[in-house]
Amino acid sequence: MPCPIPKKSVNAVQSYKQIPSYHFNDYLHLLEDCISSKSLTPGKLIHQNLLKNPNFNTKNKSCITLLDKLSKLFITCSKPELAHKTFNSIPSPERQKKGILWNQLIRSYAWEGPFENAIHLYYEMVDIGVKPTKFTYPFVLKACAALQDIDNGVKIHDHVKRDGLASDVYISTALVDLYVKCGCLLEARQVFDEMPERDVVAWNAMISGFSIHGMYGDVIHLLLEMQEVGVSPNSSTFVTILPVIGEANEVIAGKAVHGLSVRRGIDSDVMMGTGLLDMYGKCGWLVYARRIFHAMTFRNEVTWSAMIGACIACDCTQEGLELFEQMRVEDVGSLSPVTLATVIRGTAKLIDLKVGKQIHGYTVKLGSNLVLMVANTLLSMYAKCGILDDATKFFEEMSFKDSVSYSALISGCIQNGSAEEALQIFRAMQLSAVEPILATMMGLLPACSHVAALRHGYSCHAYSIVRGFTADVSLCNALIDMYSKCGKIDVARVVFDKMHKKDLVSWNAMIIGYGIHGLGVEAISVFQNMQVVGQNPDEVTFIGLLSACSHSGLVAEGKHWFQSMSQEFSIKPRIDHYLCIVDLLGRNGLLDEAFNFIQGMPLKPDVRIWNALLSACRVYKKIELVEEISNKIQSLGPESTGNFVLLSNIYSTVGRWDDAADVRVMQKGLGFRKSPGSSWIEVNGVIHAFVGGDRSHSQSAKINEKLLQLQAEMKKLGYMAEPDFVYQDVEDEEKEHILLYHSEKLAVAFGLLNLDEEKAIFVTKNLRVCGDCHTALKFMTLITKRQIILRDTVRFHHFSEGRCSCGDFW
DNA sequence: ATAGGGTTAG
Repeated sequence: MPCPIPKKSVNAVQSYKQIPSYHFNDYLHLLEDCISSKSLTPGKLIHQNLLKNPNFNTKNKSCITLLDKLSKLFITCSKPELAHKTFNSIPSPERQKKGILWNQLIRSYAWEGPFENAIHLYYEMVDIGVKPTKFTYPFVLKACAALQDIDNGVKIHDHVKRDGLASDVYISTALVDLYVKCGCLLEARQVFDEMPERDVVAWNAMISGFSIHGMYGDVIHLLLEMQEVGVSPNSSTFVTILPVIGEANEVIAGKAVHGLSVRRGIDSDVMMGTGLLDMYGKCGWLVYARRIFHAMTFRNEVTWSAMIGACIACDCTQEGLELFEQMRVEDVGSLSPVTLATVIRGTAKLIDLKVGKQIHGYTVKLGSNLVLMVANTLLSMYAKCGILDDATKFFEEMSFKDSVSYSALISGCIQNGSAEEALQIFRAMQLSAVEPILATMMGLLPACSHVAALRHGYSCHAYSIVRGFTADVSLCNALIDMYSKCGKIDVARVVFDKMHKKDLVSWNAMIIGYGIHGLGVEAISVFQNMQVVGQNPDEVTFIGLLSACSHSGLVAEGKHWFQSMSQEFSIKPRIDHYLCIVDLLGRNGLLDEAFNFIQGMPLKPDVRIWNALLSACRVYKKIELVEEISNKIQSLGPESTGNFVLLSNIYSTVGRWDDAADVRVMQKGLGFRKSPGSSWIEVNGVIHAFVGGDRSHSQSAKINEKLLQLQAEMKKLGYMAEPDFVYQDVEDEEKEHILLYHSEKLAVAFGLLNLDEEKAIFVTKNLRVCGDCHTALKFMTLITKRQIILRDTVRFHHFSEGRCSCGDFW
């Protein structure tokens, strides 16, 4: 009986639920048609019928042929698991003969996944004695690469060598790719170098290895080398190298690639165009990015996303958000987490909480559960917009948190000035066994800097070395900052010198570090070295340099660099730079010159400028200027006189206690609170903090006793309390009492009681050091023969043998 | 090809 199904139209199979059960040959013809037309459904039907067929027997040769064909069909239709199941129903001795089918199955898994199955299948095949061939290895290696399974990869590499297949181009290329994906660049390079011949794909695999690690120099080197040996890069080469070019900010190289792609007519290909506009965006050339974007005839979601990212990178964030609106109108399709993350980053940058919340709502509406990446970006957005409470709440409600989530919150804390909270979150992170990453250190190190937690800082440094983070320029910059703020300026310098690559921030951090330590000469020397290596300074550099001169009494140098800043470097001084000069003149007693300088400023002097001069007047007891400055400040209007602390201090300085008191009453009424002066000290890795008059510490009694004892000895040496530094109208005796329990003195006393004799006492203060304390600490070093280091908001004071490194220009 | 976390001053 002939088969009733017309061979040409396999789709017709579906209308025949019953196929005669005995014509295996007809099945075979049908299946071959299915394979050539990739028709899955009829194949499945045939499979079912075959299993129901009473004549079906796996010992029967034609049955085995049918199972073989079915497996092939399922492979052709990208259904590896189905094919695998079918293949397994063939008895083992028969399967042993089907080497090609094994290879095809492995290949199918290597493309479709699950990748583990490709590897399992490979070992199974080897176990039952089927010999792997050059059609097996590339695919099983591809699976290893996808899983970053280096152990199996290395094992299989050995098999390749054993089988004498190491010179095969496809296998070697797969090996290069495997090692690249597993981060083993040296091994990849070795395989690559040993290849007898290399095609574009091999070169691309090697190049992508260097691209992943952002090794711009090596990428360009390989690109030139491949052309030298006559292999021409293709579009995939370009797409691979463009992100590295962008990251390295090498717009000239980027333009060269752009030019080549235009000549080949592939510049408006989606991938190429997207890669190009992304590169221009990263290099800050938004005009070019826009031009490419508009010239592209076809754009996909990635194109839009890259363009929005380019706008954000080039500080045209608003334009980016408008593009997002347009993208939704044009309905590019569903929005991927990457796009959403990009847009949320934009709202964070604009500190546009309203739009940020809108998008938050939108993402909730879009997807049932928030993707981790999007959730992390939202978390960071809330933190950057300054609402730490919402960020914390959001964090706590996240069902799954990873290292990035913790890092975002830690950075959020420090961005909002809560260093202690940042350290607390880190402790929680460790308790939850979440692995710290580079970004965690980037949040943690500024927290250590802020509270001068040297022990934590050391731990961060050690951990960073172990994890290889110290290759990162930004991380080293954070280390330089941490060490200099924790009083270890020499260690900061070691980190700086060891860096194989430095950026502008590295130089600035080092200059600033020397500045706060009063090492102006060293700061200037670093500044000059910076020019030798061709690094251009920016406005931050000059703030560091000028304040370094100011802290070190280098008046002439400071004036000189201020001049050259605009004349040689074409950097327009900002108000902060003028402030540095006022500070420089004032600290060094040149009060009239400072006053004239302010009068001649092209910018309107703000309250900070007058305050700097005012502090100088206080130090040099130049009372006649004080009243005039006070009037100047008041003439600035209410928003400046809103600085109550300052105003109140001005009145106290000139003895107008009633006015001072009035200001404080007004301040209370408006709900302003002066941040209390507090000081802290690290002992055995624990931070102990004190505020003025603090009696809450467990060792309070001992501390008080120590201070009274010190006071008595200081008086014998000629110390006199300076009641001018108490801005309250109380009796001098009362003032002396207040002064004795200032927070910095409490912290020093605590240090004396608890630190080993050879150790310097290192205290940090959240405000400028008080003048009386400054004097008192000098006396204390004489009495105790100890070194005392005090870090205030602007600089370090190293006290020893009755002197201070600041030369008393505190 | 796009992507979550991040450094210097005030």
